[in-house]
Amino acid sequence: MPNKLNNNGPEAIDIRCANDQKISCNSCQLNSICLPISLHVDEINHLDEIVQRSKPLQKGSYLYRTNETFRSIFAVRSGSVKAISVSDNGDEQVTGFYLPGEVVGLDGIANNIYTNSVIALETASVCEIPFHRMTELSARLPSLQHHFFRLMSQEITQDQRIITLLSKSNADQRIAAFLLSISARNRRRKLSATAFCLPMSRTDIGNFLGLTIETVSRVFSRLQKQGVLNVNRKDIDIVQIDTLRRISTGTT
Amino acid sequence: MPNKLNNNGPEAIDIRCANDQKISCNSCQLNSICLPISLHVDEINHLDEIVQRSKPLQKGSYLYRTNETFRSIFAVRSGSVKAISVSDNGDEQVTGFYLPGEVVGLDGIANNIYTNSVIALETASVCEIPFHRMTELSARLPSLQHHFFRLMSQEITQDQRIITLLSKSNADQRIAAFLLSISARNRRRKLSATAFCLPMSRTDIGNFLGLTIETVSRVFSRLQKQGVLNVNRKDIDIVQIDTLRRISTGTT
DNA sequence: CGATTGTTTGAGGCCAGTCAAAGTTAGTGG
DNA sequence: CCACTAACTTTGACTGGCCTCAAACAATCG
Repeated sequence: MPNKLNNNGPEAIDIRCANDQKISCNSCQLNSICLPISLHVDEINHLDEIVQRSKPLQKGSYLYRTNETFRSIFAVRSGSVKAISVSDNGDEQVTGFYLPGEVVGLDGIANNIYTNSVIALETASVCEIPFHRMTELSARLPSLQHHFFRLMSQEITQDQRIITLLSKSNADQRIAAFLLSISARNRRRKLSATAFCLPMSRTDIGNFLGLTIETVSRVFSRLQKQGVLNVNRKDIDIVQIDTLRRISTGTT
Repeated sequence: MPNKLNNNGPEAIDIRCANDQKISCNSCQLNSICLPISLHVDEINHLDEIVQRSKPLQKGSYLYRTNETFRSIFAVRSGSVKAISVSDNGDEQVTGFYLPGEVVGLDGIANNIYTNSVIALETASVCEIPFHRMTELSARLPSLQHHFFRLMSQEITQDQRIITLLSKSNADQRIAAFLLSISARNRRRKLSATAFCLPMSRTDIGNFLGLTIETVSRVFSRLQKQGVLNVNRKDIDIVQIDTLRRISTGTT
């Protein structure tokens, strides 16, 4: 039952694909992002057999929760999700946003339980990849094994970029870098790199970037006043992307 | 040629082992940290054959540098190292400290070049594990493959803990959490969890925690005045570890 | 329509950064 | 052995950027 979704363009196609059992990794528009270029067609077919496509997640619903037993990793197929980790004293930290083609759940491997919870920011669909079947297949397909090592390494380098951001950058630089990250990931998905709709709230952005929502809002207003951005609620239009780059690197 | 090293206890033993070609992963005191418990003795022997043990790194020397071609991951055998990442605008971020039994180099897998540089904080020795040989072996030894997935997942969850720390905690909490982290890792190595010598400078600590050296120094002084710590240059003696835990969680 | 949630804007305070200087340690060479 | 230097650490006074508190505004939904 295809339900109405608040998405724009390619997302709609993805949702239809997710509900179509005949769809495969081979025909997926996202496979250049999600899968290694080095996998051959027949290797992808093997992978395809173990991938499970489930019905869309509604906004706000959990893909998995902290401390649940780890069984699968998930590739976002449409929509978007956030990962949050809850610390001892109870407050939440958004550790990442995941857009179509990106993979979540890698945190669960370490101790066989997920350390994060993952929540849909909007209606989203995912491809579920049972971990034990993936590892079995990896032993037979060296390029698949290598791909998953690379995926995990990418998550590490990405997290370390965020560490640097939080450790060294002021509010303007964090927001600029954040917008540029979304922009670049949209470009990779053949979407506009300058005009897009943020799927997450100001609260999520602030939480992720270690800022209060007031500060996030103030920086957006300031950048708009400076003519760098046009902001209308969640719609972002990057007017001067080079200026944004200079801001993000602190090059005044 | 065994050279004089400024280390205390177990380190000295490790160094001698590193120079002794007869030493193996099976006899290594650190294998409970470095290797998976699930590996059988004969499996460890296979791994042992591909591990290369090189002569100690001198303090301040590089294990590898940013943008060098990725070939190997490394297990710290004695001493300690720091990983730093250099951002576009040139300044450095310490992304982690690695103590004996811990593994560095996982950042290099993603793009076949190291994104970080790794530098010895003191005289240190490492076990080099050529990545392509490790992956070959992993395809034949499922528990080894699983172990490396776990290692990488641990690095991810560790980095995400640091993200939370930088995003949510004040200076006191950061220092407390940092000391507790070192303490726990010492305990795992059967060393004192309350009395130890920090291998890194105040500058490194501040860089890692997103604080200035002045703030680091002030927090140390304050904690000492409060009777929580005894600090003498790099020697730390945790007097009230429960108080330190309460500080780290923000439980006033 | 009211209620709720999310966003924007303003005023004031505080924590950590900046600047500055003194104290301490380690290393070097005479 | 000591004088000297360089590097590191500590402490103080001051500043500023972001947080806190508060209130108005906007959007969404039943």
